[in-house]
Amino acid sequence: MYRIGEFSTLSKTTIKTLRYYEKERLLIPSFVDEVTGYRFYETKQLLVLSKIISLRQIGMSIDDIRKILNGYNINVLLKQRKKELETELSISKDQLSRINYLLEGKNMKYEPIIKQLPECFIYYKKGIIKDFSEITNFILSSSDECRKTNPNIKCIEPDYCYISYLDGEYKDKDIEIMYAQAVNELGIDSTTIKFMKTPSINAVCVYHKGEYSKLGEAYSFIINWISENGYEIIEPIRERYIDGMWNKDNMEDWLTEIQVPVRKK
Amino acid sequence: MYRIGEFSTLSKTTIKTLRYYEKERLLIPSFVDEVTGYRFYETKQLLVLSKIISLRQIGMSIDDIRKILNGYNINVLLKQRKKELETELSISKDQLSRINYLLEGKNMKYEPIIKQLPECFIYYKKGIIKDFSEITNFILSSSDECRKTNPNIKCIEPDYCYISYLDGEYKDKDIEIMYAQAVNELGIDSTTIKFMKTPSINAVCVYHKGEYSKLGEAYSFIINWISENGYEIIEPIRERYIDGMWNKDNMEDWLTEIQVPVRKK
DNA sequence: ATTAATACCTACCCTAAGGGGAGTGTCAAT
DNA sequence: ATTGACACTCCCCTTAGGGTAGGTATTAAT
Repeated sequence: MYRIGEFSTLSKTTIKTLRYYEKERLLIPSFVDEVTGYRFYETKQLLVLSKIISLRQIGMSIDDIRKILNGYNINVLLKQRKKELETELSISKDQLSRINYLLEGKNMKYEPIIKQLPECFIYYKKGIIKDFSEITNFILSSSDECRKTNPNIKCIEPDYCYISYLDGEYKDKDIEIMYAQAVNELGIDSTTIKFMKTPSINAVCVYHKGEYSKLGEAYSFIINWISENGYEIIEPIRERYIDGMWNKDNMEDWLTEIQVPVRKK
Repeated sequence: MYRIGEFSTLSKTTIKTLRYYEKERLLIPSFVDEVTGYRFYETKQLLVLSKIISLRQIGMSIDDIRKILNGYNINVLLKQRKKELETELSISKDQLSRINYLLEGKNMKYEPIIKQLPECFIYYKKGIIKDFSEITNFILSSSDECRKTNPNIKCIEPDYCYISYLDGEYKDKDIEIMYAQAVNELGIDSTTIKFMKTPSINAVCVYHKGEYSKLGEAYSFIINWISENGYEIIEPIRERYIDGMWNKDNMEDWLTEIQVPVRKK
């Protein structure tokens, strides 16, 4: 019979841990003096303890270890833990990749974040515009047309609307675009205005502050970031307008978010 | 100006998180109504928030993020985080390897654990014995010889003593062995008995319960485990005696620990 | 003007696996 | 009898928020 301190050095386990394992009913001392409360352990308990420690060393939780000691099927729990580990590994690798990217000094002023964009109802209109100056009219006309056929539809609050450029390449003339506006419910399609429910997706997002002529920088940054961190684009990029000429006089206060739907390669 | 709920959907951040970031002085609302306590945010705070979120997504702690926002050199913290991540990655890979080993059903009754063996003072004696039956005498003579030249030396408590087999291969005749016994201080070397301080090392350990004839199973298990989980042996194996004929009559109660000093390959 | 539904507030407790410390009791040796 | 080492219980602490309770504010509908 060993006192807790001796058993602790014998097993290279801290006293705190031994007491904690007793409380968690993983390893009960062979004998406890009822008067003094002193715990006494036997060497054969080293075998149980080594099982506990070996399971802790592969990251099993105390609860799972208790189940295993009580006869629960260990393989089920091992497979669960394996899945957890694989998730952890992919997260850690992703973080490492992003840190290396930062350490290479490649991010100047953008803070890319991965967001889960929730599903929502939108109406949208596709079309071709001659050049960028026509965007404003395209948006206003979309809004008007929608209200004509669906007078009761309401935009969600806070607002969520964006433009996607549908040409695969960069163009500054005859640009095919899609304007989308999130609304509270599906409406009735017309020839130009359609409704749909967008699914929930992950997107890499950056904010751009200031006038639109410098949006290109943000685009090239985010495209580079995506390819160097092992993601791939799965849907058209969304250029989301948060602040603009409609509510801010100073161009420097304009705020736009670029959302690039992605998945891990 | 947006209320917290709106700002929350705008930024895809929970209200709880926004309040927590205020408490941690990472993101203070632009305006707080003194009467009602309502928080109000502006769109330009999305930029600060995106910086916070991007740092959180690479696993930076709240404290480190606060430092970065206050102008502390980010590269120092990034490198620290990178080191942390590399440690986490190697631990996770190790755990995954061990789980796969278990899922392959290769461990029958042994529970290998990695222990850090602390440094300690030992006396030791090397020699060649004709066969295993001479071990007991070898140990007893070592103990006697030590006490002759160092009468005041004391064994540590609980006891720690072991045999190492120094032949590179398995032999059952003319076996070169070393007997070591941990003591409380260095003594004076004699021709047969030497003292030394063993350094702290990591070892893979398993317990063996029962008679010594079946120790071979434990050896082959642990050797296989080591090679399949990416470790390498760096010192002679220690066969440590915990319970044996000197204190247990029943052979089934004998307890021996095999300690194999290793490092990660 | 009243009422009901939201939205928001603060304050408190919870997480996993122990670590740290305070205050007190026990044991063996001097 | 005293001292020092060891053991006991009890309480608080760690991360980054999540959950809930009880109270107030705002808004829309009646």
